[in-house]
Amino acid sequence: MEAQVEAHDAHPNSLQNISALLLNQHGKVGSALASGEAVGDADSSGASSSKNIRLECSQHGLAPAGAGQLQQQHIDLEHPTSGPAHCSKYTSNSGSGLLQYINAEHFLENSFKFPDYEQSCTARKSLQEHINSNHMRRSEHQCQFCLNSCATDADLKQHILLHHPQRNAQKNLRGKCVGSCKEILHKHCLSICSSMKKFRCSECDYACSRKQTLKSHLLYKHSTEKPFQCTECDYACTTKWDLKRHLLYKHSTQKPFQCAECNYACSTKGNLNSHLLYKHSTEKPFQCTECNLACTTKKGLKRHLLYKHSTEKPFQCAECDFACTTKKALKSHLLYKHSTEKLFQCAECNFACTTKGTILVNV
DNA sequence: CAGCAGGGGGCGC
DNA sequence: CGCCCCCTGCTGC
Repeated sequence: MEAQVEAHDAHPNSLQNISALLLNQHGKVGSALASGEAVGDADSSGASSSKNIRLECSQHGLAPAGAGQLQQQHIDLEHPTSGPAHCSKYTSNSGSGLLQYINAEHFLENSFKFPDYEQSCTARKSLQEHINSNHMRRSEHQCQFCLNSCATDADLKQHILLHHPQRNAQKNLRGKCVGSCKEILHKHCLSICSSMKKFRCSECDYACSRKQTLKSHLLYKHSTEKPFQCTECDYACTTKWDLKRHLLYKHSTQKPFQCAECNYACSTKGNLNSHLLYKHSTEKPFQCTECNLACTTKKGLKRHLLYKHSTEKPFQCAECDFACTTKKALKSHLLYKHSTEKLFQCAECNFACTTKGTILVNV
């Protein structure tokens, strides 16, 4: 695997680098690849193809150095009784005829093998396809389902929509359709799930399989009514359950959900699950494609991408030229640079400042 | 009712 | 900026 990484880093889209490795590790086949020669290509034909082919004499191994092929001269010198172009089982009047015969009958199966990988191929074209799909760093707009590469993200989406309409969407554990592209997901749901979703919303294109779910959707999305009012605060919501949960979060002192690994306790199972994920999960399935960072949650990865790898700065300060990637950063900037309110007063003296941190530093 | 997704904030480095 | 937690909207069952 180390060899693969080296090749990627050197030149991600270059067969030459991979070939150079093959040269070192796989002898004759690799040398042919490294020199750009076509070794046993199925489409090799005629004198020109014969010239580019490196063949091996059944009795003397590789053809003489410099020739790169089983040359007529070698046959004439070493195997004078064999005829102009000879195989132990076949004699041809032309080099190309012999070549075609050897390609068809004797070329070693699976001669093209990628290092450290079980798959081997019978032709260089197949090996190249294998390398493209499995070992090359994918181009930014390369289709994940075939070898096609697109010029833009829009083209890639269009390609997937046209050629792989069902590939980029699937159901998660809760039966919900998920996919990285909303457009593709929508098409997937229209084509695959529409038959299951009998209840359609009259206000939007939402559809579901249960009447009760549609009722919930109408309440949440198309109603302004919030009949469930909290008696302790201003919170109001659309469902009884949400009010119950609110009371648990906001107004309950009971913490029946105790973490088995530490002292953490909380009022809801959801929070406990979240805690377990952040604090006690060792698995980090969400790997950043730009750096080595791996996250425990999809959310964590999303935030990391925003902080570290996003070049867009949609949050522009209205007071100065400052722009940033997150709303949080802008808020922090406004507080430090443009706020005149000094909410934090030192208990020991008259010093006042905009942030709690400043107080602590000065103390 | 459970769970997912996501916004927001505190805290420490 | 990463980690962690709180909280809520919304969906599926």
